[in-house]
Formats: sequence, structure tokens, C-alpha cells
Amino acid sequence: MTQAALQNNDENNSEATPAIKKGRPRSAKSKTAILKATNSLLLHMSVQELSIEAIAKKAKVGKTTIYRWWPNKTAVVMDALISQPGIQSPLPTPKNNAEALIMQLDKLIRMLNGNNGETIAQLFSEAQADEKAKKIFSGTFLTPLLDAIEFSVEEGQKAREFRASLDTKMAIDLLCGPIFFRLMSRPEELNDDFRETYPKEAVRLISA
Amino acid sequence: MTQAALQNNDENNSEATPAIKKGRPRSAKSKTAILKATNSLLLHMSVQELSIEAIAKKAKVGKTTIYRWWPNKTAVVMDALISQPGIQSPLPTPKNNAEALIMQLDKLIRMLNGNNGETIAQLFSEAQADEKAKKIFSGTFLTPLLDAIEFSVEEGQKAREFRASLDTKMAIDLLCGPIFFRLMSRPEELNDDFRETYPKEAVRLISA
DNA sequence: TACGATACGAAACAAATCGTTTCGCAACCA
DNA sequence: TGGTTGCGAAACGATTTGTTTCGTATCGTA
Repeated sequence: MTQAALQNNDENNSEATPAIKKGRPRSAKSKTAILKATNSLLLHMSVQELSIEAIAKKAKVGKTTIYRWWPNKTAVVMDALISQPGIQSPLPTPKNNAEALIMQLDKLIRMLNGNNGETIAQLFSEAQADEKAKKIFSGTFLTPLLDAIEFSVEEGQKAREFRASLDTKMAIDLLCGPIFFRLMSRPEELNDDFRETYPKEAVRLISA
Repeated sequence: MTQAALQNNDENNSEATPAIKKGRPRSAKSKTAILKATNSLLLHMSVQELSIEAIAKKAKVGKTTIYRWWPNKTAVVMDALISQPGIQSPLPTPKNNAEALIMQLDKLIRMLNGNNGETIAQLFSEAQADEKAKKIFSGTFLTPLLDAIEFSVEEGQKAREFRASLDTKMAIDLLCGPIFFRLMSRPEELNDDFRETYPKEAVRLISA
């Protein structure tokens, strides 16, 4: 549905199905230049301040090329984010669900800790008003994240690691809410100290 | 600092000091018309979509009048919000700090539950990118709220009601984070059921 | 009552932004 | 070589934003 998803589908298709296309192929150089320029510009300005024109100028690319491949600014920024190395690094195998959750929360805080934290907060914010932005942000970032956590919570409840009395959605909010709230209210306090103490504490709160 | 604060200062001055001013006084009719129009329009559109022009048109007022008294859209919306009756209703006297916290959280959820929830979420969002919006939102809404909760938390820790091992900031994030996270990720689930179950559960988590 | 000061609303303003379209050229496949 | 698609530059119309101008209205005070 979202363009970011379509991007992946395209790439997946090229693996699964050859899908021979005629005509001039898409320029990989332009694509990477656009994503690089986007990430670079986001170091100095907000998502709101960022304009497609600025991206095109910095990437030395026509505006047309950007609008042809992405539906809007949100989609470009989202793609630029996930294109960064280390973002979708796999987690080591945990020995139980509590440890799994701790690792997931730790990874989340790491992701929000750096320069990307602001950007993600701004995408989350944009999603509040804009329906298209919401679909892209949810589908690409939030839903996969929450689904993974939901899985660990439910497995942990089955295994009697976590209190079964707790509603799953409530548990998710308890685990993730404080992280995002701190990100948006006091981002400077989303630091290594928090990352080291919070996940254990949070998981302890929902443990049996 | 903020215009909303200045507004209050003006009103406070008119109580404390007569502060006789010459010239035509500010039109109370225009002011209320602007705030009413803002609240009315916010029922049908987002803060982003809302324009000063639309407010002026609906309130049958010149754009000039709005820009003269408020620095930007955020300030108008914030003033319109707090001008609503029942927003700053005082809380009954609690018998302990746990009960105080529960009442505060209940009140917060009530506030975010109705039509104002979306608006507040959007103001919070706007604050992520815009520094002026951040100052207005923090100074008028967020900081007073968190200060009150911080007070109850610290008092409760002194009284041994709550775990002293918990960092105050961490406790605040644990209490408020899930509420705002649900508001921004699954607002439809910020309902009466949540309001009845969450505050007790949250306070229980930080209790000794 | 007249005057100075300030507020009011309508209108016009420049500047910026947005997504689209047009165009000539480039790159690939059959 | 011909057909097809991607590329980038430029210009476009439509909006939006906050400011300024201007004539009028409403207050306190001389």
C-alpha cells in the first residue's frame, strides 16, 4: 500500500520473479543520491522544514524523479531512514521472553537515541494529522515494532513469565509508552543511562 | 514568555493593578468569537489544516486582530483549549498520594478522551518541530501537568507509599507515557474502560 | 466637545511552497 | 534501429503565509 512497501515489493519481485521490464531502467545512482541527501539534510533541519525541492537540489536530481517514485515527503524520509545501515539488524536469540523484550526495548532506545530519534518523533507527529503519513509510518515502522513486542508479551504470558492478568495492549503501552513519551517530551534524557536501566525495569513491572 | 502566558498576565494585572490604558480597549467580543470559532473549527479539521484565515472568516474578524494578540496559530489553539469550561476543574482533596495520582491520571485521560484529545496530540506533535510551539505547549500544558505529578510522586516516596528506588523522572514517564502513547498510536482505545483500569494499575506499579 | 491613542476589519501585498506538466535527451530491450 | 521508459531542467497555476495599509470605531482625557 505505502510506497515504502511498494519499494520493497519491487525489490522482492526482482528476486522472486525476473519481471523483465522494457525501457530505461531506474537509475540506482539517483535513488541512493536522493536517500543520502535526505538523511544528510535531516541532520540540520526538521522533517517539516525539509522540502522535496531541497532534496532534489542536494541530490542533483530533478524533482520529477522524486515524485515519480515516492508519493510524498513522508515516504522519502521513511525510506531514507530504513536505508541506513544497522537499522534493521537482527537480534540474537534470547533464552526467554523477558530477555527478548529487554533486547527489543534496548534496540528501540538505541534507534531513537541518535539523530534518527528526532526524525522518527517528527514522523510520528506528522502521522497525527496526515492520514497518508500515518499509513506509511504505521506500516513501515510502528506496526512491525509493536507486533514483535506483542508476540513476546503473549508468549511470555503463556510461559507464565509475565502476569496473565495484564491486557496485552496495556502491556505494550506500559513497555513502549514511556520510551516514546520521553523521546517527545525530554529527548535529551533518552540517553545511555536510560537505555541501561529502563528495559529491565519495565519488563520487571509486567513480570509474574 | 508565551502569548498565552501574557494573556493571563494581562488579566491578572487587571485584577491586581488597575493599569489604566488609554485608547480603544480590546474587544472582548472579538476575543471570544475567535476562541469559539477556533474550537468549532477544530471539531472538523486538524490543527495543521486550520488556518488563521479560516478562524478570521468564521469569527467575522480581521486577520489583523488575531495576529495582533497571538504570535501564531499554536497560541490561538492553546488559548481556545484552556478557555473551555471544565478543563481546569480543581481536584477533590485526596487522602493519600496514591489516590492523588489516580485522580490526576483519571483527569488527564478524561481530557484526552474527548474531542480535545486529537487537538492536544496535534499540538504535542507540532511542538516536535517548531520551537515556538514547543514553548507554548510546554509552558501552558505539559510542564504544569508534569510538575503536579512530580510533586505527588515525590511526596508519596517520602511517605513510603511508593518505591524510593525509582527515579522521579522515570516514574513520571511510567505513569504518563502509556497514556500519551495510546493517544497517539491507538486513540480509539483511549476510552472509559482504559480510564477506569489504567490509573489504578499504573500507580500500583510504582507502589512500595 | 475635541483630541490623542489604540483597536477594529477589509483589502492588497510580496514571498514562498506545492505538486504537475512539458520538453528534449538518455538508456535499455527486442 | 525502433519502441519504451527514465532522466533532469524549467515553468506553470494554485495556495498559503504573515505583513502592511487604510479608513473607521471607541475609549480616556484635556
